[in-house]
Amino acid sequence: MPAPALLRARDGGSAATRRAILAAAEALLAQGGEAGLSIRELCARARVTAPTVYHHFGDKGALLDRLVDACFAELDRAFTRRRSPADPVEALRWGFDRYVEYGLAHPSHYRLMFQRSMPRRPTPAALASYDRLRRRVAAIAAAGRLVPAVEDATAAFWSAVHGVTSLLIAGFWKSDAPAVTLVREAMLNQLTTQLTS
Amino acid sequence: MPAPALLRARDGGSAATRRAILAAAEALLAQGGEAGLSIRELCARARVTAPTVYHHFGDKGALLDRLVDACFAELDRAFTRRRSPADPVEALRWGFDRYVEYGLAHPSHYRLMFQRSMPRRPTPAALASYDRLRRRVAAIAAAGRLVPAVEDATAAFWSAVHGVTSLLIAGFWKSDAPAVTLVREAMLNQLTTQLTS
DNA sequence: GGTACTCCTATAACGGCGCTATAGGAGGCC
DNA sequence: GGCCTCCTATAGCGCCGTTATAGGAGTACC
Repeated sequence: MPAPALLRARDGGSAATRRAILAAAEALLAQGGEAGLSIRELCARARVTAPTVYHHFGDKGALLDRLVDACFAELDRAFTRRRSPADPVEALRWGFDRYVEYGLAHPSHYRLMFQRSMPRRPTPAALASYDRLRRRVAAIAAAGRLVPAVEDATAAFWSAVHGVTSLLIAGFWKSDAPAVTLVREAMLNQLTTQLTS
Repeated sequence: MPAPALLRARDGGSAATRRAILAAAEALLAQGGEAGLSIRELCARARVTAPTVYHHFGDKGALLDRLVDACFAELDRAFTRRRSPADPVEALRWGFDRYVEYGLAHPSHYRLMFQRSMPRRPTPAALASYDRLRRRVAAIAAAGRLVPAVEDATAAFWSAVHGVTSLLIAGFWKSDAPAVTLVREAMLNQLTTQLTS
């Protein structure tokens, strides 16, 4: 069946264009934040004209959605690249640090993910990322060491780590400030029980 | 000395213009968020032309700074309007709830205060607001019931309440969700000691 | 081989934005 | 009267996101 191959060849060319656009968008975002990401500058970088961008992504908001999806995938990779501790509580503590680490390493990306100037519904990748955290919390519950309900504990933990990361990125204190540890341990102490065996 | 009076009369007219501009900006912000706040629309509302705005405020960023200052003053009023509990730990818990309350009541304002699309240095009113929280925490330390250092406890507490408020505003969960209480009590338990007398 | 048909991309423009160069009116000071 | 300073308006620049229009390239059928 050569037809699908040819189709794929065409789609491949189109997909390459899409990838070039997304790559240029990512570069502009990393360089100048959301404000520095203009369609016109992006077109110049990707060697593409505006209608091409709009043909592939619809509008700027949808393009940013795709970019945000890529960012969440990268965030997930921060958790899967290295093996997390076996103990579920330790794994949650470890996840807190990886999350903060990602935010500090990619501040412009993090801001786009959570503080879009034009707020949007969460993208699928965002929900998947949230679900990953929920599973980590559920593992603690499965071990009989989670105090509140899984859903509530997940929401509380995420809001705490998000608050820390936001203010770290805003430059309000240094990444090794004791406040970071204070928030992390406060949440772990509140949500989980120590091993009593 | 009639001269000062006349000067004040003139300045009064000018100050009225400033107030009209800020009022129109606040109205537009409340209506359409930061994205809906354009100088041109603002000029139409305030019955003023663009150069007048730039004469009084410099540029849009500085105008928003003044608006943010007014928002922080309003936030402070949320704490001073009602009397806070006498017990310093209870007062901090009470402050947590007032803070979240303000964010939910003025989501567009809160977003402007902490999530400007073009990030800025904290305004004087923002620093004053932070200082107010620090004093609340210091009162706990003065009562011998604060575990960490005042500065660290303040930063940790603020980041926690900011995280909760941000995600509440983003619509991620309902305001009466148990997660809000979980974060609040986690921080209070971590930062303070119970009365042991 | 010719011819419709579908994808993809480019030219050129529209309306709106933040901002400003320039200038003029209104009152205080001599 | 003339001068000077403060405040405001006219008109325009350069940028933005977006799109109406149209043309080129590969596919399918005759």
